[in-house]
Amino acid sequence: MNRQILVVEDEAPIREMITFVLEQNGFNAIEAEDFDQAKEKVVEPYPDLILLDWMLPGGSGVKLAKMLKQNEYTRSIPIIMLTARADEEDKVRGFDVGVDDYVTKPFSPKELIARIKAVIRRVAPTALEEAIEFHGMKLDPVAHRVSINDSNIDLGPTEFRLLHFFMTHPERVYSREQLLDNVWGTNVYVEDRTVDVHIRRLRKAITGAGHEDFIQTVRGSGYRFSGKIKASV
Amino acid sequence: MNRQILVVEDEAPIREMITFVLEQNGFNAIEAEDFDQAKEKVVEPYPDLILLDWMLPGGSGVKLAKMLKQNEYTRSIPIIMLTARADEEDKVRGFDVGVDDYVTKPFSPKELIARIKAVIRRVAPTALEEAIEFHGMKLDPVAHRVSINDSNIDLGPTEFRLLHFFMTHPERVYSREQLLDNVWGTNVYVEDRTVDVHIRRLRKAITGAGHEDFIQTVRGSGYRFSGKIKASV
DNA sequence: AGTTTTTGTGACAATTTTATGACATGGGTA
DNA sequence: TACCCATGTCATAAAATTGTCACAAAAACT
Repeated sequence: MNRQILVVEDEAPIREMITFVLEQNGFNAIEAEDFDQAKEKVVEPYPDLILLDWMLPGGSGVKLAKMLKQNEYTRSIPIIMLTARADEEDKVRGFDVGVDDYVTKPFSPKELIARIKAVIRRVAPTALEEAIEFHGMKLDPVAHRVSINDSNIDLGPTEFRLLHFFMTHPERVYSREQLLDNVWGTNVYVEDRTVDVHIRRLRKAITGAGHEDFIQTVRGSGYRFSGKIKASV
Repeated sequence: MNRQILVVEDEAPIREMITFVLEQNGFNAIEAEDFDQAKEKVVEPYPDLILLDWMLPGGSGVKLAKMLKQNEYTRSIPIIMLTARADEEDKVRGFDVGVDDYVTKPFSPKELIARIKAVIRRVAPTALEEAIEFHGMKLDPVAHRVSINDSNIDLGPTEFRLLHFFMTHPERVYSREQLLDNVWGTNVYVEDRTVDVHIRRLRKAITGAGHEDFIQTVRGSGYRFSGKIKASV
């Protein structure tokens, strides 16, 4: 299972060098040399990681990063930003956008590979495009459809994203704030309690379809999505 | 809840600058200027993050990093390595040791803070929270769940925190005051005896699930969490 | 044995946290 | 424009948690 890595870099020699190094190391490189090309390449099946040059003609890398990180489907693709040494400031701005790491040019091949591996290891990817099944409940991100035992249930966009997030992150408690960050997106000003309401709507849709409620309330902490738990008596 | 950050750096001006920046940004800095001092500072309560200079007198930073990363108790503390620009190779070696990130000198305060925050956000939540198992009782901080022989027992928030504290600090007696400090938080005005009540609730939940009581009363001193005790003869 | 000190327990009321129904808003569409 | 739907927010109901107390039980001490 080779990792697909999209290399967005306008300087051809550097781009080719990177591609070479990647393929030497068992990665699968896709190339793009500007904003528009990159946009075209970020489609299904999505790359597993993006190496993104900070300075791109016709639109900065940051702009692209921001765009990707705001899109529901591309948000979880890790991005490593390639920066020129000079401008420290840009690095920081890169972080604000949600970039996962950056590498300063010039960099050694070893360093690049080390960083890529580190990021991939860290981000723990779940392939976005694949249907997820969990205890008879199936969520198909492509068809944007949820079914329980082959009968469809319909959800609003937000409920869908919420369920999607939960299904890709089961067995783990998330606070309301974390859910807002992950499902609604960062820097969105919404009340904590709004999460409760959406949880309720989601629960209603699921249990209404005759399915067991897989969302557990963890008092004082948040909510958790998981399968049956043996209750203690 | 301020984060404790240990700054290990031999050059005083740099160290002080870092400390200043950290405290400006709401972090709590602890300083060390060499290997030995650093070793002394990495004790309970452990720092939340370590800024470690690559070049230290009397033992390199890498040596210290390696040591910390091999120790069971300090392994999960994120480390950011401070490196001199020149040697790219060292950076990579830093990664091999398990260092979580590095910053190349000279760096801007903004960048430093951004990296610290990124690392804490990234590393701390998962690394700090590995499941703890003790004689068939398992506590998973991530799932926020306690199970005994695979059947879940549910605890209130306070009982959960109390058990968590005990399981991370077994075989040691804690006075009621100490427990209040550690579980309830400092400067909280609560009666000593309240601890007794929570101990009882916790015991009830555990023994109620058919599990042996691992909390021992140490008369006149407090409570201790530990495995079976050999009866005295 | 009697007394004092310390801890265990059940009950309870106050407080905190969550569930739920209703409603207003705003975007999109016929 | 009128209508529909999704969404965020509130008010209120419901539920769970928590700190204390009073008293029982146990241990320590005279």
